[in-house]
This record gives sequence, structure tokens and C-alpha cells, in this order.
Amino acid sequence: MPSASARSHREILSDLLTRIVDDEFVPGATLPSESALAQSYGTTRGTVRRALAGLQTRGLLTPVQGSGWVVRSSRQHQSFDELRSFAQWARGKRMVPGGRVHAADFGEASAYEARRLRIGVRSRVLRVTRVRTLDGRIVMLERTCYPEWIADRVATIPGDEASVVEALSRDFGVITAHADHAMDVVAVSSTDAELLGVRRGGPLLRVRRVSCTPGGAPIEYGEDRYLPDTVTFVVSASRSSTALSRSVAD
Amino acid sequence: MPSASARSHREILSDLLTRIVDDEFVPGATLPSESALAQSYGTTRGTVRRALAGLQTRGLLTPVQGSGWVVRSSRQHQSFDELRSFAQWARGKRMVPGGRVHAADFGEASAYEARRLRIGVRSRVLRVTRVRTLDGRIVMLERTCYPEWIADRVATIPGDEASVVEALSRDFGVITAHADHAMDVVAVSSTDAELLGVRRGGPLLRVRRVSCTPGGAPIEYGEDRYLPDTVTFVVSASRSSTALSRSVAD
DNA sequence: CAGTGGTCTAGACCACTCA
DNA sequence: GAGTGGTCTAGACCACTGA
Repeated sequence: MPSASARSHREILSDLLTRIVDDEFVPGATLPSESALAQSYGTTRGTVRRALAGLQTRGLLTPVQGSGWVVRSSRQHQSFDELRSFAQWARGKRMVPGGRVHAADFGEASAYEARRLRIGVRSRVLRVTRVRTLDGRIVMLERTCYPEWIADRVATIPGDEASVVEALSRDFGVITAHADHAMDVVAVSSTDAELLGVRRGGPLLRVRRVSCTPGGAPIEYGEDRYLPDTVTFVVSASRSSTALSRSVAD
Repeated sequence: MPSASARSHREILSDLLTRIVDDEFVPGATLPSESALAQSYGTTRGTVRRALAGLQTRGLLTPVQGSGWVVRSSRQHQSFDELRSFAQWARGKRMVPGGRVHAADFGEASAYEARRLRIGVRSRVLRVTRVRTLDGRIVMLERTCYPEWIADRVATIPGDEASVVEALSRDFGVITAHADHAMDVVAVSSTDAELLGVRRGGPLLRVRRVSCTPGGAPIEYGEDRYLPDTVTFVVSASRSSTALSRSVAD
């Protein structure tokens, strides 16, 4: 039953989410009508629709005009924070994230890095290479490039800090609001092979990423290389709700 | 300047989109306030906000509370149809899609296929293997599994049909409304090697996909294997708008 | 045809940003 | 403190579904 106190769209979303995850509404079933929900939550259709739209975006519901809202899945997708941070994602999965910094050096931005970070070519940047582990097993090689405005702050973060994202937010108030990801596949290079402890030529999933502040200022350009059988990226797409796109490799 | 006739949220969205793509508003710039836009389009804030939310989902805009809507990018993301259909995507990129059916056989659903398609184990399914080309070059190997309710209709589609998705919609009225994608990386198997014309052991980007009707009925389970340097998947994520998630490979 | 979601209006108050 | 986006209300009409 609905929480009598749920009036904001967030509360309604979280209440419906709980009820779906708890199988009160199973996949394939139709929810009560928007008007009925509005009445039972003591609010209006507009507010209920905001909550439903949120669950649609998360891939749990789909609207069928003239019929009702159908439960599409009861599997909860991950939050943006979990997507953004390796450590937060790992903890959400009850796994122990670890890793070590292999190298951290200042240098000049390449043309590619400069374009991604929207800074001048040859501006000062900090490049950090980390090897990431899950439950002690190596899963990923991460190369990150930070623009000068944040580089000095990043440099003070200890090499064994599990979550750089958390540290940036906690210690410096720098928050990630957006991230663009590009996913493709590459072969293991000689350098990769040494750091990851695998043979050359094998498959790696590469994720290139630019994270930005709420104002749109790029915080970092990162390139992650995952070993096979370690992670899968899942995208739930529908006509009106996803920003996934497929593009020609450049 | 705004089209005087733009009154629905779709029209406003498309007008703003044009103005952003045409660099009337460049990345980093702030749009006129919601109230100002509402007035100039002859509508209300609510309608304008729907349009803005759509552009946010597409990764073009981001709201900054107390300040305004900031242009984040002027690169247009692809539509759901382009994501869904290899042929439509290729045409959007001005490339020529091609391919041939290598095998098409009826068989019994495996436990995995049955779970994905929400049908009984050992139900009758149609399995089709296609090799896909772009501008004549082999880029992808596609294995698709169709449940019985649609299999006979799929079987009538010619092997050289460029877009199965289009054919299903055009000839049978079967429309894809959702698709869940899981992306990871695998090594080239001996079978793959033969069909794709590459050596064993190299990297392939694997995309597993379940497409559903508006009512949520699975239409197909597909597994695509892309050669390196052919496609990249791009995801634009923010705190409130994307369904991308990262999960442990199973 | 009754009931559903899709859309739009017109207003209100709040939280936040920035000069 | 003026102006911005964030939220919510209370209603209206439309397009569509399904019995």
C-alpha cells in the first residue's frame, strides 16, 4: 500500500520502486491509473506523472496510451553516482574495490586531450595511471587526464584512495553532474599487457569518458580498459528516454 | 528567432534544436529564461520545460538552478530508430548497409534464450545468422533468435532485406518500442573467425539485445559482434536522465 | 462508450544564484 | 533582492484502447 505521507514526486517514485522491486507489481502487470495513484497519494496527476516518468527512464515502466502503465522489469538500474565512480559501483555490488597508482606526472595536453577538456593545446595537465582491482583481482587499467584548474587538488589525493570521485566531492566540493561515455574494443598493447598481467593482442573493452561539473566545465578525460568477463555495460533504451547513440569510430 | 507557430512541446524542441545546431546558441551559452521562451513561443512554462527536458535527455542542455539552461553540446545524438536498426543507422551516416543471411534454422530455445524472450524452454524459435557490411566492408556478425509468435513472419523476409526492423514494421505492423542492450568484449571464436574473415583470439565488441513491443512482449534476442575500429557506442549520462548502467558480467 | 494516458494552461510558492 | 529554475496544484481537452 502507498505511504500516506508520500507527496513529492521523489517519494512517490521511491514508493512505487519499492513496490515493484518487492513484486507487488510484477513484470507485465498494469499499474493503477494515474488518477487512482494521484488520489491514493493525496496529490495530483502531474506529480504522479513525474514519478512515473522517472521510473520509465530507469527502464522499469512503460506507458501504453489508452491502457495504462506496464511494468517492464523489476531489476533496478544503477544510479548515476554508481556509474560515475568505480568504487561506489563496486560497493553497491558488495565487492571490495582496490587499486594502486602506477604513475602520476604533469605534462602538456595533446591535441586530442585539449579538445576533450576544452583547454588549450600544451596546457599543463596531470596524467594518472591506475590499476583497479575488485576483490583483489585486477579488472581494469585507468588512464586519467586532469586539466590544470583541478590538477593540484587531485595531486594531493593519496594514491590508495579508493574513490577519487568521492574525495573530490568531499574535500573540494567538485561534483560531477554529467559524463559522456564512448565504448569500443581494442587489443591489449605491450604496455597494457605488462600492467594487467595478460598477453598482448587479446580483447579489452575501452571506455573513454569526459566528466563535467553542473556548469559544464570538464573535470577529467579518462580512458578505462577492462579485461573480458569483468564488466558489461547495460543500456535500457526507448523511443523517448535514452541518450545512447552509436557512432562511427574515429 | 522562434517560429511564431511553434506551440507544442515537440515544435518548440525542434525549433530550439535547430537553433542550437545552427550555433545561434553555442556550447557554454545560457538560453533565455523559461518565462521568456514561454512568452516568445506563445505558450506556458510547463510546455517549454517539456521541450527543454527533451533536449536535456538528448545531451544538448543542462539546467543550472538559479541561473539558467546551459548549452552543453551542439552534437545531435541519434534517434531510437537509428539505434535500433543497423540499416537506418548506416543510412543516417550516409553509408551503404549490406549483408547476407548465412543461416536460418528453426530449433528449440535454450534456457538462456527462453529467459531473455520470456518463453518456455525448448519452445520453437527461429535462429538467423547474418553478416553485416558497411560500404561493402564486413563490420559485424549478427545472431538473432525470434520467438515462435513472430518467427513465421520473419521467415518470409528476403535474405537480402537491408532492414529487418523496417520490414517487420512495414509489412506486419510489429514495432519496437524498447530495447535493452548489454555491451562487453569477447575474443574471436573459430566460427566467428571464418565468417568475419579475421584471425582467432582478437577482440570483438559484443552487444546483446532484447527488443520489445510497446506492450513489453519480446520480439527478438540478438547478439552482435563488431570488429574493432568499426563502431563506438556513446552514452550521455547525467544525474537525472540516463538509463545506462554497468553490471558484473554473468 | 467509458476509461486510459498525452498534452496544455495558469497560476502559486520554494530553493537557489549572483550582482 | 531580483531573477532563475524546481515543484506542485487544479483543471481542461484530446487521442487512443478495449469491452
